[in-house]
Amino acid sequence: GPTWGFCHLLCPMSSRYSGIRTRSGAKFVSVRPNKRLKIKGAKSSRDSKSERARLLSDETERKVLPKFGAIGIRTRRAPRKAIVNRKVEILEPAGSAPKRKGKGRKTKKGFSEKQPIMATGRSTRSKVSKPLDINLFDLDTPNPRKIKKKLEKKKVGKKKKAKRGRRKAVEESDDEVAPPPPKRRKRLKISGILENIEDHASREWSVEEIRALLYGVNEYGEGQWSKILGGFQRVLINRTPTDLRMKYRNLVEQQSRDEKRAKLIKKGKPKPRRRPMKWTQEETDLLKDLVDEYGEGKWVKCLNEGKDTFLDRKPGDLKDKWRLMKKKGGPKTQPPKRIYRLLHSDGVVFENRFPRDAAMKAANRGWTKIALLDLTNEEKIVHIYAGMRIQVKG
DNA sequence: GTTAGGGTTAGGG
DNA sequence: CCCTAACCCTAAC
Repeated sequence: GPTWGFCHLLCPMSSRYSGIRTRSGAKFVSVRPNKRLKIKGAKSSRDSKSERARLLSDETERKVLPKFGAIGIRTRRAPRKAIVNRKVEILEPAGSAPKRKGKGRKTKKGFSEKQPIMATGRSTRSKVSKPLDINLFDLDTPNPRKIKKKLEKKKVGKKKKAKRGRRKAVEESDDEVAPPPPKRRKRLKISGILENIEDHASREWSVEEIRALLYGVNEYGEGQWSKILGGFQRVLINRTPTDLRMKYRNLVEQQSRDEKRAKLIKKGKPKPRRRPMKWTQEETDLLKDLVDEYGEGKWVKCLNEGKDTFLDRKPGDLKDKWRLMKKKGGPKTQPPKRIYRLLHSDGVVFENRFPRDAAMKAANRGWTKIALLDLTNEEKIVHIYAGMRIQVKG
């Protein structure tokens, strides 16, 4: 049978990592074998990747881990990049395909005139969203503000060309062909063991997927996420109904934001920028203390705690200031200490700073199921199965 | 509603 | 004119 390596990718225990709903109803965080996992018979890394996919197929899953049901795998996160800025070749839909002329910006006129992308079916939400008037051929058109800026830039000159080039490389989603390694997101490292946390991160929606989603909503109706998933399963790989719902809502909201902004710009009233306000020493000191106390990324919390000291700041301002302080070799803080408590159904309990070590110990003792409780964030309970799989409870 | 990270701009040197 | 601190935008959750 297949050999399973020890997967020490651990759940980051953060709500931003959504789980995958499996057939059995269990909710798993994305599970992906450790990079070093060797697959028997695999010759290259690509082989090993498709082999992994095969191993993780439903059938194998049933054989190997019958009680867990199917487990989804997610691909690694693509670099975060606004879809509106992407330059992608979009496949024309059968029939009503408008031809693009030359290299200019894509025109607003497309098939969506005849076939507006809109919700037609019964919705699970109380309100059906306003028809989403997104022209699929226009997906790489920047929002109005950006168009305006770009026009201005063209006049000004080519000052920032170097910077542009750097962010040009956007990969197309390409299922089995190993993509070039995306730029990794920097994350707070809790320990070397958790380095690979980012491998759990979700995946940016490709234009094809968005198209499928919009077609799907048009065809099956908003709210029919499972049907859409079924209808476009070749495109919407490893997406859940919840993913679809959230993405669609995002698209709707994004459109309304863009419209608002376009109106303001038309009136010549773009949203004014706040006047830059120098950070005082008191603010900086307090921010350091607060981050020491709560760790990075708790900006609203920090802001509330320091509302008497902070001037007119927003959470993002704190984040930016902290980023700057770090960049300038400012105060170094330790990440908050995480302690993981492992519980066995027999009542055996022990704590360990390193979840992987804990899981290994548990595995060596023959535990097949343990609960892992992150004491720094008590409401999140994680299950590890056989040291390989992590299940988020709830 | 919040956050990360890329992007933009005001204003000082 | 250039640099960068402060601010903005967007996608994801």
